[in-house]
Amino acid sequence: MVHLTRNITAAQLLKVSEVLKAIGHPVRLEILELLEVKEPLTVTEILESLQTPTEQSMLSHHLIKMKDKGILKCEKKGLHVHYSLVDRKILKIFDCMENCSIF
Amino acid sequence: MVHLTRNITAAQLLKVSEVLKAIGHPVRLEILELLEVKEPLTVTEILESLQTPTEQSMLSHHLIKMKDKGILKCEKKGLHVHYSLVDRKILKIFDCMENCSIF
DNA sequence: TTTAAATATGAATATATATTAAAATACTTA
DNA sequence: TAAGTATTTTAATATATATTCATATTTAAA
Repeated sequence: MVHLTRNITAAQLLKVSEVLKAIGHPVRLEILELLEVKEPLTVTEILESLQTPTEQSMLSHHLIKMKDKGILKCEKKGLHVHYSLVDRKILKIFDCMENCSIF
Repeated sequence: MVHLTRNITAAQLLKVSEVLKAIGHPVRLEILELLEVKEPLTVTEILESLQTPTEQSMLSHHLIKMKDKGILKCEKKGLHVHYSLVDRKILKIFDCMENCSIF
């Protein structure tokens, strides 16, 4: 019987899994990649910058999902909504993946 | 129009998203947590060590999914199958999540 | 004050993933 | 070689997530 050292609770594991799922989508990852370079970005700017052709409505769904999970935040300024990262340390995910030779 | 610095290809983003989805499940995260402490572990050992009550068959599904995505590897020794991490650097995910105050 | 632009919402559908249960396989030992 | 244990496989079903499309909302500008 193995004894855990980190001792992460079931609730915490659930939270982590939700965040990973929220990030685990090619378009959502690309959104993070864009926000790494420039922050904040409006929905329109993100839409224009995405490599993957994406419908405006789909993009909105993606952004809201990441906002709901506490990864993104937004601020409305006139017609535009400016999205930014809640915590840039989330970008370490890319380094983590790269270090594991996942890409 | 934002220009990406990391320049991750669409195929790489897809691969990363698949790995994140493979990890993004509370039980699968707990399996990683167990393997951080002791490696390799047999299916039986994992089954007995999991906090979350899990069916043996369900555990097998989880293990195979992570193996398929290149996160785990296994070796059969007699009756038992020994699972271990392909790259322990994947465990940095936990640090990444903790640093972002996700738990 | 109507129109246009930017974004969000909601509902319907499609697709993917998780779960369960039963059976199959593989190896070990009696 | 029969029986038992460990694990995988398969198929059925349940649930969750993604996608699409049409419409709503908000704000700004003509």
